[in-house]
Amino acid sequence: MKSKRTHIRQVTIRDVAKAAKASVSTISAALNNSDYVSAEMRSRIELAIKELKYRPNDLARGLRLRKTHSIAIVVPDLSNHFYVDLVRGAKDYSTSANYTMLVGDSRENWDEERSYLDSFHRRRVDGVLRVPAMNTPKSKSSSILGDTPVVYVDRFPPVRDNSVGWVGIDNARAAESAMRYLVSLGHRRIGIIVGDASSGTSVERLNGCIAALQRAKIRMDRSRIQSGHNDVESGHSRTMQLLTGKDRPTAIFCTNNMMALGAFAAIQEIGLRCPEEISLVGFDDFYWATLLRPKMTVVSQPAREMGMMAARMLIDQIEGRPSLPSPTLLTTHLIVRESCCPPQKT
Amino acid sequence: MKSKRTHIRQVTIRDVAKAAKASVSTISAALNNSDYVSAEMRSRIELAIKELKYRPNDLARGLRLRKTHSIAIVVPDLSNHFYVDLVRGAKDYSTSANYTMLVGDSRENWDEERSYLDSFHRRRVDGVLRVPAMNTPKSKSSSILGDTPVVYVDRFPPVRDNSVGWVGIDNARAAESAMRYLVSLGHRRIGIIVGDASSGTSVERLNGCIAALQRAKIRMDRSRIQSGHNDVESGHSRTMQLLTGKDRPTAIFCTNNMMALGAFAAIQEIGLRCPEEISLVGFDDFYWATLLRPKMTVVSQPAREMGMMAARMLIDQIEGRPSLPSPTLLTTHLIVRESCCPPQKT
DNA sequence: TAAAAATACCGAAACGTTCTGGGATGGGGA
DNA sequence: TCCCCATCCCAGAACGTTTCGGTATTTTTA
Repeated sequence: MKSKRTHIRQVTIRDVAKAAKASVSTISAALNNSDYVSAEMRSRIELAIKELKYRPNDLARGLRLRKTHSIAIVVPDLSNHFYVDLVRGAKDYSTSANYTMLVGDSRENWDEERSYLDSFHRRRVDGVLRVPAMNTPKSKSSSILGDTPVVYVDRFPPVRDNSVGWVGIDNARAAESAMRYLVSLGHRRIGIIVGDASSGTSVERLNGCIAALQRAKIRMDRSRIQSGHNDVESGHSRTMQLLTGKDRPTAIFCTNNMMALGAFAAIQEIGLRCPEEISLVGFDDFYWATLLRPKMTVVSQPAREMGMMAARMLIDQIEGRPSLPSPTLLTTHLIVRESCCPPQKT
Repeated sequence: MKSKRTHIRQVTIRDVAKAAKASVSTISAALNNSDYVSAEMRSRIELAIKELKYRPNDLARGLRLRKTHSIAIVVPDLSNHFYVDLVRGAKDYSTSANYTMLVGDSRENWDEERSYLDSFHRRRVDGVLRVPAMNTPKSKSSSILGDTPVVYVDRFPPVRDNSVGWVGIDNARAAESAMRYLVSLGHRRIGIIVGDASSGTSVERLNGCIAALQRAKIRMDRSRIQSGHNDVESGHSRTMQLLTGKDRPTAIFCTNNMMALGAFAAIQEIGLRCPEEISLVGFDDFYWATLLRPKMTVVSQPAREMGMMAARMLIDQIEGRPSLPSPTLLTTHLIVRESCCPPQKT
């Protein structure tokens, strides 16, 4: 007498078939409401489904279909409000296109990102949206996903040809606009805190800054250009360096919101009055930017739209439709609030 | 001559078997590094895997195993830093326990939450962590997940028996501590902005407030108790009401960080000096609470630990181990900063 | 009125894994 | 010498879907 291990059998399409006195294939046809199935049969099936509390198994479905109707997105920092907006945009677009979306938060760490990508690939998502972590090695990243379609958002793809999807902003232009604004206020000694040089985004933003300075015929001082890691901590320390050195700048521009926050904290700590003694412009808007005193002026990116566009590009690509051109660049806006004013006379 | 539709065949375990001159079952054994498989065979297999870039298909695996080694979490608001910390805690615990974790962001909306739960269930996650949206109907929520194990975090489970897992804080005590602090400073007219009454959490926090008042023998004024929706907007409007009425309170306590932010904004807008003219204490710490002027004093919850504990409870339950008692309540701390002081003499 | 076409359904073979119940080989103990 | 056991491997049946081809049955067409 073998004690047969009693599994808690889940209810399957076969049970529904039995209950509705129909064949498995008919149930399937009814579920994917296509094919011929009579109204009467359909209602019998619906009844059975309700009675048995049947829920289709997407594992089996995906296996058979070789398609999961889902995409994934991995972002570097969910505590950065910019990325949660981006994620929400992507999610909204994909549900509107009948895809579900999985999200990964790499915390700016390549190992975490890799493990997300791997897990997504094993789950056979149909495509992935990716804003790569800062310390992603240039080469390796490609192989891990097999030939799953990828589109990059916000940050650059590892290789810069235009066959690989990318949606972002014109970084140089955005940075330039911020710098032009500071220059127009009369600033000449401007500190710049830029993200890691390994990121194309940061490089472009820096280039924009430099271009603006050159155009204004302002001598560029290398010591006023600091590079951080896109987090609060490094924004803080770099600002400290800038402000405690001699010949201190009259304005600071941070190319990312986390670093701007760090800069803000450092300024308060040192006890400098902002904007009178030091002007500050940040990057990326966030909903509580207006709670700070002074309210921070920032160059803002359309995070939500970026997410939507990227999802759209990806899904079009998955379904073999012609899609947006790559790169698609969205426009940024300088939002002037209270953290800048003309430099004090000395 | 039929043109056979040429699928882009993914590389499967069978291909590996062929390449390594072994049987499918041996490959499987090697992959799940168990059973007997000789060192030589193992290396042949590893070689083949690398050459073919084989990645196992988790759909097939999960289907066969009837187990996906994954859990899901759905939180009501990822733009609330509290929840991203909680998510990160849960994620860290589950990867340490060899589970992957999917995350859903319901935006405080039951329909979104339901659709997440459904999608997770169809994906056959092994369990779900849930902090239900505010407008979740009391009854319905249970059926949707079938008999997938669930543990609740932060907010109450719909039915309050102790058989269903829950990890949170002692809400009454936490609220009471904040109120006691305000009372000890000398405040007697204290405005309270509490979350939606449909949430057990909010009710408990309110009860804590009331208890504190009674204990201090302060007459409770119903008009000073406002209820919002745990978002910035409602915190703002409720504060406006409180501060523009007559007999304005000398202190305000918000039972959630979003509403505290709204209150903060309202105070600034009205032009009241904080803390001199109005003291404010919020709930949940956030990393930029110290960037506000004045720095906000809050009662802080151990978000990350809550996530870890909850994940642990869930996974223990999934694997049939005895687990933490339910509810498990973690301890909160009042973090005194600068947004409170004794009430001004009038 | 016979043939053709439309309608409603069904059987069985995949999809890519894991796992059970073996089979073959070889060495050692009685 | 025979048998047993350890070691290494394999065939084939699931897991829960979809879909291709086919079979009745009814309706339309000529």
